[in-house]
Amino acid sequence: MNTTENGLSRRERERLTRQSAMLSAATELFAEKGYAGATLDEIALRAEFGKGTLYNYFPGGKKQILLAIFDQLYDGLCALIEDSFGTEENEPFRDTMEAFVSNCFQFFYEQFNLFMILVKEAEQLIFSDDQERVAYFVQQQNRVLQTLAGPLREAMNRGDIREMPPELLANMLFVNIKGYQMRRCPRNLTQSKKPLENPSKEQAGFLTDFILYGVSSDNAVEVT
Amino acid sequence: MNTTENGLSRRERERLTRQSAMLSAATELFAEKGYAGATLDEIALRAEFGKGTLYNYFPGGKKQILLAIFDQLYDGLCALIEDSFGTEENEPFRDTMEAFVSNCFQFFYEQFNLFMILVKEAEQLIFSDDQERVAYFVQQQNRVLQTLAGPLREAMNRGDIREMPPELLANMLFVNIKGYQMRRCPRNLTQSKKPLENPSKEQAGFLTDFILYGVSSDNAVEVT
DNA sequence: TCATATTCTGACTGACCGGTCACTTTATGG
DNA sequence: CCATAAAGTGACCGGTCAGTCAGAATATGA
Repeated sequence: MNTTENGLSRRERERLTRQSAMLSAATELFAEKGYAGATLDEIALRAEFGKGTLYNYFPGGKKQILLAIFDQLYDGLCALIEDSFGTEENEPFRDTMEAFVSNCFQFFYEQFNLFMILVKEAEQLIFSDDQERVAYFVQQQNRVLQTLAGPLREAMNRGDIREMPPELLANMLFVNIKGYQMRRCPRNLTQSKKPLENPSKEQAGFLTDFILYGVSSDNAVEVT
Repeated sequence: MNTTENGLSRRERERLTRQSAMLSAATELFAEKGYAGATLDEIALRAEFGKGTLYNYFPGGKKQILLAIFDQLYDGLCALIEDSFGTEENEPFRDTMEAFVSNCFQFFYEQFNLFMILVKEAEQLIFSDDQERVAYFVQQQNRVLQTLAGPLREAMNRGDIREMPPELLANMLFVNIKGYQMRRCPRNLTQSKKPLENPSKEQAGFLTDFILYGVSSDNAVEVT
């Protein structure tokens, strides 16, 4: 049983590859039809496995598949945050913020299926009455919020933004980014090939100004 | 067949009363378990009618019941907007805005079940592949957004807020109000009797400042 | 090559649920 | 009081689907 440099045997690597294929199929279908609307038969069919095989890889069944997808999503968001705020070398805070917003747009553009699943299923899960499910979600969501809250707290210390609970601000940032992103999705068709326009710098700039300076004209900034 | 001053016979009034009871039961159950999780048997049981009777009042079945609930929600929101922006007699715009935000909080507090249904089901419906359903939703949502866009456009003309597409701003307002409201819901239990704290003036003030002035400390306002 | 272990498979099952309809109950009004 | 109409009812039906499992296929390694 030889192992490669990453410490995985061929069997283990193949296993991961297959698991990943199943997750891809499930992600597509959940995004298209929603969690309740997609069936395990469809997922198995699209992944080119028998339905029973899904249970070798996800003994917890449909629920576990959904949670695995959300794991990917939250991992991606945390990485994105660290990437956006990681290497700021005294650049103006507005630029950092705009870069973060822009990266989020880009992420949701590239991972549009994950975005759809987030939009369609997250609240359903958060307010479910399955305690275990709720606990998982609160924990995952806090992980992301805390990751974002760190850089925000630093910005407050530097005086770039007003004092407020950083988790609250982190939450409001996501709310705004998600909400603005949703507006850009075509309402009628999920089938259209590229459902999101490629995110433009202009839109990231608008949202950044909205968040940093609000909509009042009292203290208008460099708005055109 | 005598009629009362509102033009409805006793039969018609009773019919409306019963329909309303069914909607109440359905609203509770959809809020608790979500649309997919609630069953017509439960709804009929809670409304104290036979299942078949539901179909006398809602020939379209489960879907029609959900749409009727959303009708109530959107009607309520439109009324709330008109109420909030209707009688402004040269009061400072920030006060008007705070009143609106506060009214929204109050509305969602009193109609918490409607808020839950909105949060859990709206996106599912908007991105459904049932064209008819989508069309209904786009139309209803636009009705609310347009109602709000009117006063916002006036505020722009008066110079109270920056120039931007009023529908966009209307959308961002709802996104922020909904997002802030969600934060105040207890994560773990939908069962707790009063799930939302009674909305406080302080919170409406915070969100109003957030929207009007943003979070930058460059042009900080009267923040404590 | 073959015995054994592992993995894959899809027909099957049992539970569930939206919707129907023949029948019962209630209301109407002559 | 009764004949007729209207409204209410819940057992039933057909379809769906998550999850199971006995057996097939494949991999392992002696």
